[in-house]
Formats: sequence, C-alpha cells, structure tokens
Amino acid sequence: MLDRTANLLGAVGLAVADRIEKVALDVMSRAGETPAALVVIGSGTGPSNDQLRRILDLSHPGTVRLVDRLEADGLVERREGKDKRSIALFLTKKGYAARDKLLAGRIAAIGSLLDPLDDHEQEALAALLHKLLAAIPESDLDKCHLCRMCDNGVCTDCPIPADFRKGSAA
Amino acid sequence: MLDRTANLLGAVGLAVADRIEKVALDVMSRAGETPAALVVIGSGTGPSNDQLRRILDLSHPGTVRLVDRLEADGLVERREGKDKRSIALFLTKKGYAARDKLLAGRIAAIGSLLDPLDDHEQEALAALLHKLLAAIPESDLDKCHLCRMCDNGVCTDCPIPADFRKGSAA
DNA sequence: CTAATTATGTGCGCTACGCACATATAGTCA
DNA sequence: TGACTATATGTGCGTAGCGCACATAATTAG
Repeated sequence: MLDRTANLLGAVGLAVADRIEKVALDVMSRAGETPAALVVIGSGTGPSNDQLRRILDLSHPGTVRLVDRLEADGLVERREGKDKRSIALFLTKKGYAARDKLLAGRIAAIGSLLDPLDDHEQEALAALLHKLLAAIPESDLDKCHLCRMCDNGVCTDCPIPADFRKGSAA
Repeated sequence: MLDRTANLLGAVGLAVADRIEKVALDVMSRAGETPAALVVIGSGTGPSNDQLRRILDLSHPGTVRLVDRLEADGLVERREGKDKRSIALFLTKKGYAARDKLLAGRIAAIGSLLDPLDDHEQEALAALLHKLLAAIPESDLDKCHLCRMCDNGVCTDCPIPADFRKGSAA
C-alpha cells in the first residue's frame, strides 16, 4: 500500500505547513515566501536579490517587493554589493530577533506534533526522513530551496553544502 | 535530539506542500484553499458554504468567493439546500474529473518522494505517521481540516468519522 | 567602444483573502 | 401573531503576495 503511505505523508505535510504558516503570521505578520526569505538572508553573508530569488523560486520582481516588505518592517537592510549594480542583503538586529523567534516557533510547533511518538520512534522517524530528504535535491539550488526554512543551529547533518550557505550560491 | 527530528519533519513538510501546490496549479490553475475545497466538496454530499468554511478554516466571505471561482471554472454547482437560505455544493462532471486528476497527481508527487525508501521502510514510515496523525485532531472539525486534501479511495484507516464526510458536519 | 549580459527597480494587473455591511430565512419567546 | 435573535449567504472594499512587461544602471565581450 504505497499510495496509503503517500496519503499519510500528504496529510502530515499539510499539517506541518499549516503550523509553520501560523507561526510566521504570529511572529512577523507575513506569509508566502517572506518568512523563508528572513531565514535564508540570516543564514547567508549578504546574498543578492538574485541569489535570494533563485533559492525561493520566485520571479525577480516578486523578490524585489518581498525585500521591500522586509525593509519596511525594519528586518532587512540593502547594502552595497560587490558590483555597484548588485545589492547585499543583511538582517538588522530586529531581523535577527524575528528570525530567532520564527525558527524557535517553527521547531516548537512541529515538535508538538511529535509528542505522541516516544524517543525511539522519533529517532526511527528522523532516520527515515533523513534518507528521504537526502535523495530529493538534484542541484545545490534544490538543496537551498528545500531547506529554506531550516534551522541551522539544529540541523546537524542537513544535506546542504556549507559554502552554499555562505552566499556563494549561483 | 528531538529538535533535529522536528527540523527534518519541517523540511519534508515543506517539500510535500510545495509539490501539492504545484500539482494543483497544473491541474486547475488555482492556489490557496481552492484545491482543498474541490476535494472536500467532492467527498461530501452537498455541503453548505458554511460547512465548507469551517473545514477549510477560511472566513465566510473568502469561502463565498472561493465557490464563485469554482463555479466560474465550471467545477462546482450551487444547488438549493434544505433551508431556502442555505445552498448545497456539488461537483460537476468536470469538477469530478479535476478532483480525480488532482488527487492522483498529489499521490504521484508525494509518492515520488518515497522512492528512496524500500517497502519495509515505507511501511515503518506509514506506521509512525499514522500514530502521529491520530493524535493531532481534537475535534471532528479538526479531523476534516487535517484531511482536507486526503484521497478517500486510498486512505483506508484515516481517523475521520464517516458520518462527517457525508455532510453532517456542524 | 558598441553590444550583449547581468542586476535591480517600476507600472500594472490578478488571485486569494479578510473586515464591515447588507439581505433573506429560520427559530424563539412574549 | 409579532418582534427579536440566530443562521446563512452574498457585496463593497481594501490588502498581501505574486508575475509579466518594461525601464534603468553597471559589467563584460567582441
């Protein structure tokens, strides 16, 4: 019954996504890819608009407006990039605080779903999920997209290359 | 490392939600709760606007406009409800076809994520997910919300009471 | 030194949604 | 019965998030 497993995973995925969205609305009153942008920018070292766009899989104008929103909220600063045409995105203090709250809330919300499982079951689940995740991404960009909401401080063996996280993403 | 498990589940949940959204855009060019509405209406026997609203967890006006969209797309019909004030929502033939395509595409998309796991691992995952899911919902409405995108033809032991699916939801 | 490429930003429209309000029907209580 | 509340749907209007077409500045290629 492989389809049954897929259906169960679909239900859990929906529950997880619902909870993440609620936390984001609570913490920063934003939806869509805006919360993920906060996480991505905070985990890099001054990514450009275009790098952010590719990770989030948004259109270019959509990303510009997204950064506008984060800037208006006082969470992100646009600084000069290496080129005079490009920009470098950095979180403000407020931005880092919001990011911390967002990631902590996300872990707490998802963690509450795991309560019915005992420690042994949670480890078994983690092993299965890790195997599943490791097989998904085909490119470095896919990896960044997949883990755009991940908490680096918690994810000890995430299949994302470290250099990518440092803003060297294409 | 419970937090690590939560983070992995968060990444998988995001991947699942992304894939479901893409399938919905492919099949019916709609996003948000509109695809879920198609599934819910098709699994009930003429639910009202208000019943739909509660299952989807939308505002009342949002649900009215959502049904407007489905009607404009030729997927849903508004018929007379028991009361002269209420309506009963039914799928058209085109609506049922779209629903079938949507659910099949959803199962296929999620199923492809499960490919790296062998049969034994998939069964182990299903058992864990089922235990996790069974503990989530607190009310019948929660159950309906949780499984608003579920494929009844595939979910043999979903924790949703059958009478709820028949439109008797409060 | 022009031409193509790269990177950002704008004008405009659309989808999905919520709030406040309007309207019609059903039930309740004097 | 009549008024008053609750229920159910629909509208006017605004907002968030996003994409397409276009505009502009800087860099690179020839």
